[in-house]
Amino acid sequence: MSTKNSTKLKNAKAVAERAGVSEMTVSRFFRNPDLLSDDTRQRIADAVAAFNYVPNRMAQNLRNTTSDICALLVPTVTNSVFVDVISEMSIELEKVGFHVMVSSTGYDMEKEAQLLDTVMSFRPAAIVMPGLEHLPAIKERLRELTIPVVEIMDLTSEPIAYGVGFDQHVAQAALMEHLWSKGYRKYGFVGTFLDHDIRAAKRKDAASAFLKCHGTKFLAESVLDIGSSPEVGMCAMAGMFEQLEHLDVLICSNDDIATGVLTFLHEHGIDVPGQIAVVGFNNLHFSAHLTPSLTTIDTRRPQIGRETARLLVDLLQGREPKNRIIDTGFELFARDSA
Amino acid sequence: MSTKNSTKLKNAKAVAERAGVSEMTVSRFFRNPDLLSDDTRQRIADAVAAFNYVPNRMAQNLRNTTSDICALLVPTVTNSVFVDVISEMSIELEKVGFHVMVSSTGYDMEKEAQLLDTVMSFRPAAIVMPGLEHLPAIKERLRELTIPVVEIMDLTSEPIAYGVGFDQHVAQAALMEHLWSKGYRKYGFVGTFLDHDIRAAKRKDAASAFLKCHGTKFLAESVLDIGSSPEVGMCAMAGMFEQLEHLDVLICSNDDIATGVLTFLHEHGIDVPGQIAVVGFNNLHFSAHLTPSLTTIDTRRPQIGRETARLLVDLLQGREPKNRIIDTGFELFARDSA
DNA sequence: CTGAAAGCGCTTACAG
DNA sequence: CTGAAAGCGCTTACAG
Repeated sequence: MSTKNSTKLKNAKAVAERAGVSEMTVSRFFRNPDLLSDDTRQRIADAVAAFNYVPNRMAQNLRNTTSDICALLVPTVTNSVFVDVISEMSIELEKVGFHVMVSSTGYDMEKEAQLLDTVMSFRPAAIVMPGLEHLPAIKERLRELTIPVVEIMDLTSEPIAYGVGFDQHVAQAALMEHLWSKGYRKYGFVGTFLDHDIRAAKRKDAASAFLKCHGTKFLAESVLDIGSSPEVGMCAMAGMFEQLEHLDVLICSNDDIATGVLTFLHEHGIDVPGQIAVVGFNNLHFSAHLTPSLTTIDTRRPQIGRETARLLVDLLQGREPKNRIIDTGFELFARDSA
Repeated sequence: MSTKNSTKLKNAKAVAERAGVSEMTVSRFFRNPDLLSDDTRQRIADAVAAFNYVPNRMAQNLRNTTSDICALLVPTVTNSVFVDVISEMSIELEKVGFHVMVSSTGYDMEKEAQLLDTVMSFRPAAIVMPGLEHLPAIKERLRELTIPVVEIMDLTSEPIAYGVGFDQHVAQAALMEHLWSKGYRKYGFVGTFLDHDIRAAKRKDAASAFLKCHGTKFLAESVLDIGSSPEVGMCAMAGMFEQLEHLDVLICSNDDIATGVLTFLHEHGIDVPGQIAVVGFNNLHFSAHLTPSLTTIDTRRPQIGRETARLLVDLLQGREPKNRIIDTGFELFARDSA
């Protein structure tokens, strides 16, 4: 593990020497410049500029036993579902001087456990991660942390400490209600990765529960286990080609899968929604621009990011937030595909 | 700025006390467990487990004047152009114990300058950022850094130290060549944000240069200045509706814009590519699934991420890399839209 | 195989 | 308005 590298930027001592003052005074220059005489301040400013000096945050944090890092654990950063949250959250938190450090678990709970060690080694001021399913050992550890833990995306069960997101069950049920009211009765399911993507699995459960309530069930399913992408959607679709004629609507585990499903159906000359309807989940940026435009649930990711940031700012500044749980809701986008 | 928060995780001293050893021995437990007696090792392991102790990386880095953070500056994380790079890079770098810290400049060069201070305060082991246009002051500062600076995405000009990416000019020229060879002669341009997105601006220049060589030029342009998204593409398109009949192909500054352009044309009953052809740039994940599927340039982002990581690992482990500049190339995807 | 001393780069608390 | 001392949590280099 000789993977470390030395970084030799000037330190406060060097700046102090050049400006003819003590280290302490350099420190004051950054935290309380008003306390310095004009002359001193100017000399330090010159030295700082000459060296492009910036105080070492590691040292600051260490000395103050504080941290200005917020750790964010997500399954992946290549899915805009998480990126939209990260982006908004970072913007808000950076305004108040915090830095967001993102780590990806790759939808792997074992890796999540391991990453938690890595993350804690940075002594973050707070931890944000998708709720609410974790290994029991992780859950226990999270519970014992003295820093704020915010679980995002999923409010289906009780958060460890704080939660921001929406209820996957309720959202999927709203989508099902829409389809039922439009007269669709013969449902098929196309999805992937349900063993790892717990939120997708919950949505499928919610859909099944809805159908059961209405005296039916999924008449056909195709579930793969290799991540979400349009291409995987096409593969999954190919796997249930024969059963398509018995269905009038396809529930996809998310918009990525639905995208591939639409492509597959288009390539096979099957009209959507004429012969079969299709719905996704998430409302990605391009979902309105598919042909036909995709009916889906918008999960308000920017709001999740913003509310999480707001919650964290309260917590980190020592204010007790009004609510432990913030439901950011969702919105049904009924477009052309169903 | 009382935005800091204390994190009270146990320290090595507490672990040492519980295990009945010195701090030093705890330190050895993590770096050289073989040096310890079985009994000592076991007692420390128990204490570590009891406290969920993880060494404080800030303190380690400070003591060793090292850093295991790689700083990555990108214009935005909501664009998969950068996310794909980040993702691959992180995976590779984490394998060798480095952590990638991502910061967004929001396509703002002033903010980039400011962010550089923030980033340097973490004393990163290396800096990665999109090349190669920066404020002169930034460029000067980057040049003076003793840590590796890798510029990614764009190899159009000479990098400060190291470069990984492709030549925007060459890639756009290849796209133009394809269109010309297919017989398109009346070109229009639809884009946005060219003052900020320097790479997009370079592509437009390359396209203009190509047309000039062939004795023509853009017969119509619509350029907005509000970021890239399908919706912006639709707006831009609306702005040149009247001129469409004089054109046979539309060059879009990227796939996001092209997506909106396709939607606009579809909504107005204009056939693509029958009445007018459309091309984008980047090959986003859904571009093959638009209707018609989008002809574009794939920019091999995962390769850029992987090669950058490989380069960094060499540099950070003190090996001189074979090449200062790595051209990851590009690939033309000639699909249905042109 | 294990430990006491010193120091990484800062800042707090005290002193003047 | 400015500075000397002490310590945040580690690890290196030395000693035994």
